[in-house]
Amino acid sequence: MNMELSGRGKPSPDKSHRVLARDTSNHDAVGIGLNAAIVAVLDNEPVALVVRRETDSAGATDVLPFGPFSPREHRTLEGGLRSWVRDQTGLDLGYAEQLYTFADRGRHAEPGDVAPHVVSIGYLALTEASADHGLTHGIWRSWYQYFPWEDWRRTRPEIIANEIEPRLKLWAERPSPAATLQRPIARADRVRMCFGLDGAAWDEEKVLERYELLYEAGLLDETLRDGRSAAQAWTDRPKLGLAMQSDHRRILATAIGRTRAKIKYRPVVFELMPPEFTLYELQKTVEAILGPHLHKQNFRRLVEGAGLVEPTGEVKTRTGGRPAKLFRFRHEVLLERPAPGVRVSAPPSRN
Amino acid sequence: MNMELSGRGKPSPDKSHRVLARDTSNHDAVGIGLNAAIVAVLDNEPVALVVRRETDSAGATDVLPFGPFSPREHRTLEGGLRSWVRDQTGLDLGYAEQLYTFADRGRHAEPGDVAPHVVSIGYLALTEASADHGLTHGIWRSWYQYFPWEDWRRTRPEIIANEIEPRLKLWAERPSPAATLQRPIARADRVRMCFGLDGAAWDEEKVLERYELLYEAGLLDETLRDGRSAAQAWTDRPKLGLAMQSDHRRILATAIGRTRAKIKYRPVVFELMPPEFTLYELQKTVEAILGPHLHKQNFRRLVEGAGLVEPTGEVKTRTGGRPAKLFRFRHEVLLERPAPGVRVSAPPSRN
DNA sequence: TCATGATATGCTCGATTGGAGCATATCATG
DNA sequence: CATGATATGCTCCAATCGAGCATATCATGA
Repeated sequence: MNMELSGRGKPSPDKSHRVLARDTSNHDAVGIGLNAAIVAVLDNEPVALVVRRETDSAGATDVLPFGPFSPREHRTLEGGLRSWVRDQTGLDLGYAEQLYTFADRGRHAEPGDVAPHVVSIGYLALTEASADHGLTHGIWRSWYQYFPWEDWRRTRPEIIANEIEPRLKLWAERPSPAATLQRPIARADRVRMCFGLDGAAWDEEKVLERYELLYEAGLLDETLRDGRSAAQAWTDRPKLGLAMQSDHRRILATAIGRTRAKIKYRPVVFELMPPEFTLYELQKTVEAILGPHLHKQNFRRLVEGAGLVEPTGEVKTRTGGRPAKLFRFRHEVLLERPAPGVRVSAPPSRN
Repeated sequence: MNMELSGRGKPSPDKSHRVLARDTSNHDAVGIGLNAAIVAVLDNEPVALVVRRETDSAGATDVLPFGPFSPREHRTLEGGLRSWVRDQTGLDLGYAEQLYTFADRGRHAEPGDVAPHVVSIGYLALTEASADHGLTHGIWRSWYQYFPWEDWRRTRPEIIANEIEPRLKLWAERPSPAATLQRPIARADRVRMCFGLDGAAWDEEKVLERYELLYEAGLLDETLRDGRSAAQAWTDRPKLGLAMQSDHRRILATAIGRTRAKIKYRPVVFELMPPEFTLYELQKTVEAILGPHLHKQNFRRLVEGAGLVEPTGEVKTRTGGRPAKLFRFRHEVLLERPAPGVRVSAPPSRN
């Protein structure tokens, strides 16, 4: 079969010649930052590993472990990341995956912006917080201190109804500056979909979308810090979670969203668990990540039925009730099913 | 709740002090390459847009449209990508998403490797091939010329049984050099899972894993070109698809895998379709991407039931049979369901 | 003109899955 | 020894999904 179909319409050999002659190997020098969102679950609380760091203005913010990629020292990007994390926290990373590469600090750049000469590559790492993997420095801090609106474990977080919803509705009514054409979905619809308003369902995976919407609306400390006009429009801007240095909160948002999505179709929960655990502990860990409570019996049926775990034969006593069987991850599933994971269904919307 | 739990075990303030003092803002200069895997479906054939380019050795290979990211000219990474694509092909990109950032040419770097000073950011773009979006330069070439082993539309591609399977089995039995500890899954199991051998199911999404396995086994032209030892071990290395310049074939593999995965949970097929289409055409497009044939009636029920499309009221005649109703994409689904897509189930394995 | 083939479209049936609840077993605690 | 908490097994029902049958409608060519 010959599929050499050239482009149709207006052939312009001049243009294409010029193009081929143009040198595409002349690279601008750009710095690359490697950033690690290290996630764990500690006492049923989802946490990230952060480092306190002084700011210019005599305060302190949280940063993710990070450092520049140096091709002379690091053979691979991930190797460089692991090296920085080891240096800054003592932790030896286990599971790690690349998340995204950000070059535009404020995602929706304003006219006149220049791209920074530093590009951030974000990574997600999962680890067991209660195990000592060499950790000497750093703080495990709850996700929800940075993203209080994501905490649906008990009920719908009040900050949405009290602070976020009214302001986003105001923002949606303001005319958007020129960007209307590029952005096919209207502001009001984005707000509705992101935060599950007016009957729309809450999608726990849209963590990044929500963060970026709040950023764009000028409601985050980072918006103000970046000197964007949207932030100055508010006279009563509330405190929506802890800010982080540079674009680290955005990277963490990406990490949370990815973790929530991936836990459903890949057996990554077990990276957060000790080698042996009870099904109840497993469920609590999943719930710490995903939010709402799951149906216990169905969860057990699901997990056992999928062959994700196998009993060790031992039991864990002092559990406050009947001793629970201990299980371990069945590594063999990786060789059996194409996409094993805790396939929990969409949680009942509790708006 | 106070989640300030510091790391346990061996606290070593000296070390952490040294760390905080170390300057993390001192970036090495690295070049960033932007690469576009532009995907379309032309006459039921999945294609990618490539440009022919002379090589040093008086030959020619295919390259994806690409160019360096220049923070002075480009406000965003995606903006830079669009600009390069427009320059090199005339095409005005529609849908585009970031795929992955590669810094290690051969993924599984060998001892003594140094990372290149150019990092590639791969993008996936979807477009309608039959529409003229300004395309003046470039060639639409079938995916399967680069990845013949991915073409399961008719039957299991013979190249697997004839060329790939026997050699990978040989390779799996060779002792792997030192890397055994880092790589928990044995070679034989990787081969089995990637290519669906010995009863394992074929997973059409594992395009990148298969490419990297073949690369690692030294079976691709790229392996030889990169001067890796694995390639020299073969005396009868077969020709497994067309090679591409630099790491472009790897980026294309990533793009194919992502397209196949994403089409199932996001309405991205419609980026490949004209504004109006028949359900049969839609099905053929999905099948071009995913491979095996779908059950027609169920496909229609699925697509219509999910509210993905709406009839235009018109019919398309000259279809060789009863005229087909024309449909269009219902953009409103994006505002209704959290993750709409052509939720086709796992195709029957036809090993 | 009319038979043929190809596609479009509607419907049904049965197996599987998934959500939800009931009931019971087993143990720590007071 | 009663109580409370957890573990565990089982059932029921609704929704979904794979698969097939049957029929409608048109282009094409004998």
